[in-house]
Amino acid sequence: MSETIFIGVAWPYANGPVHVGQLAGCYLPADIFARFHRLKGNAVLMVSGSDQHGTPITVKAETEGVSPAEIVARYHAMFLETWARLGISFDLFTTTGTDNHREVVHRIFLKLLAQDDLYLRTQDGIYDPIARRFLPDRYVEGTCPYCGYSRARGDQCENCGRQLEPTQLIDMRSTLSQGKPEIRPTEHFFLRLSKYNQPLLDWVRRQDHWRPNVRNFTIRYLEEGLIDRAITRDIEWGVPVPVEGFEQKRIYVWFEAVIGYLSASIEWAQRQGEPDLWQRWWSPQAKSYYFIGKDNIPFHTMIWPAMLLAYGGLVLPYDVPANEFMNLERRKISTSQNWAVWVLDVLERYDPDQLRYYVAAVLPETNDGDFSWRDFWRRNNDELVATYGNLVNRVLSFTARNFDARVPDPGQLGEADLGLLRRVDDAFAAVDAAISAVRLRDGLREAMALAQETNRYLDEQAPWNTIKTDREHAGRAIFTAIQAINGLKVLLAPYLPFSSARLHEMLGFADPLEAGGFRPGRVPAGQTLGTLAPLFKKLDESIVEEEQAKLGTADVG
RNA sequence: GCCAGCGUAGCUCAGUGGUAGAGCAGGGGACUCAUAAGCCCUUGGCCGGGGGUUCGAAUCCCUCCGCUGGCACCA
Repeated sequence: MSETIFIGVAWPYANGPVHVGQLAGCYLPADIFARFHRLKGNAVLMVSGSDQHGTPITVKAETEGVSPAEIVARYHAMFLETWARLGISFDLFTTTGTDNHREVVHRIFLKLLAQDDLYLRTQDGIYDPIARRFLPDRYVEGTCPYCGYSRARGDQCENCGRQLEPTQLIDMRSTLSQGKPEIRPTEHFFLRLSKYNQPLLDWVRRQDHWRPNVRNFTIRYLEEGLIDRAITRDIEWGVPVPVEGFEQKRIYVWFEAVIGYLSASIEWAQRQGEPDLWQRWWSPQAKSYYFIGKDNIPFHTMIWPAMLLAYGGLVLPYDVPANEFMNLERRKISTSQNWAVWVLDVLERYDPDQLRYYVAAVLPETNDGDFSWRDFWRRNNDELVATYGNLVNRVLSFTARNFDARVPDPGQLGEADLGLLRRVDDAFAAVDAAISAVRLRDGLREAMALAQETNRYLDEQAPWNTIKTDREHAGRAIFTAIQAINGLKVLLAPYLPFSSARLHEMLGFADPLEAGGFRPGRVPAGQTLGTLAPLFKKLDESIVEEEQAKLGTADVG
């Protein structure tokens, strides 16, 4: 039975390149999950895009003295290159700057407004009379009331780290004009989140299959009670408010960006030439998964579901498998200090599957994880190369040398051979169960366990001995090992798509790997192997120190 | 400060009431098809400290210590 799987992936701010923390947080997990379901024959739609609004973008633009649009264009192009080179297989990766997105946001905004889920309220704003505009909190500076630091910002004091309200600052001043801001009333639209508190709570309590931390966090949050939040701002960069008299205001990014999941689906359908096709992934039969980092949980388990409930007719998230954070060499990743590993930079020196393997093996699914170059080097050489790559190499090169590069005829299979083939079937069941439950690290572990099992089988059968005395026995062992390798190719395809495709060719297949589906398959006796080459490169230990030396120094990207 | 989570072998982690586990590292061995890879055996842990519940606790409760995250206009 074919399933309909929607995969939404967190929208990265277009203000910097992608680093391994983001990769581990959502992009790689989403891609593994998408590839798995496509192999199973399920209908997958995976979308995301550049989040081009929000304070980080405008701050970056001001720092560089260019327009926000310029920043966005630069990093959006970089994102697309990253996905292409790493094999992150989005069906569509768009931006929040499209006409389509604005239209979809407006449609939702106006419907919610018409049914009173949005309402107007006047609140105090910080107004700069010289610049003649309202100021976001972080554009206000002053003396911290706690520690006396003279350049504390309106949202936080960088000296003592406290969260602040701008009005708490002593001698408040505008960072734009250095003038003294005044308090002025300003009208904003509020989302009636409080109305959906109880429905959300009832809904979340039923989600037994969610990760405990995601579910517990959400339940606690809801038990405290959601407060209505302003969804517009006195800013210039963002989606306009579709109401007369509000031309100077914009819809705030947290309300608008999550709508991207829907608008991207619609854009994708339009590009397919079937404008209504998106509805299949937003109907009640669809299962929608949102891959995000844990910092994004409230928006995907409460605010977006509240908006969906309010709008009506669209399916709520089936699962939100949020990941924890990934540290780097035991320290928290910090892009401003360049304590980060940039994906495009890594791909200059390593194959995409080497990076994909390592990151998949240490995904922070249950706890914060750690990316370390020594561990990268170690796992690449000891696990990827030695256990899997070497298995493929020893079997296929043996076949080339002793069986004229043709898959030998096995004759009658014995108990040991059948045992290994059963083990392949078991591995498919285990990996299927793991990935289906979004336990991707476990899935990889299960697949690698089959590679170990096959190495063990080979040692027991020792075809390099029996080839001298019992050619048929050696052929049977090689045939069986090739079948196991063929299974590994499929099991690992979601994780290591590039090397699985190469292995597929080496095994002598001409059709695409995807055509075979997520099942063991068979390499027929007599099939001629393709051109053989090692699947993975072994790395010299010197890369550990070389890579570590780059951290915290030169600015990349 | 408040709330939550975590603290298990040298390292990375799994294990949520019933005789402590995996991978790697360390030690030993047999083999040689293979990217000196693979395979077998093995050393190693008062499961953060203390207290409690229980016939029985890494697992439940309390407390202390340490680390991490959230505390709303930062997504």
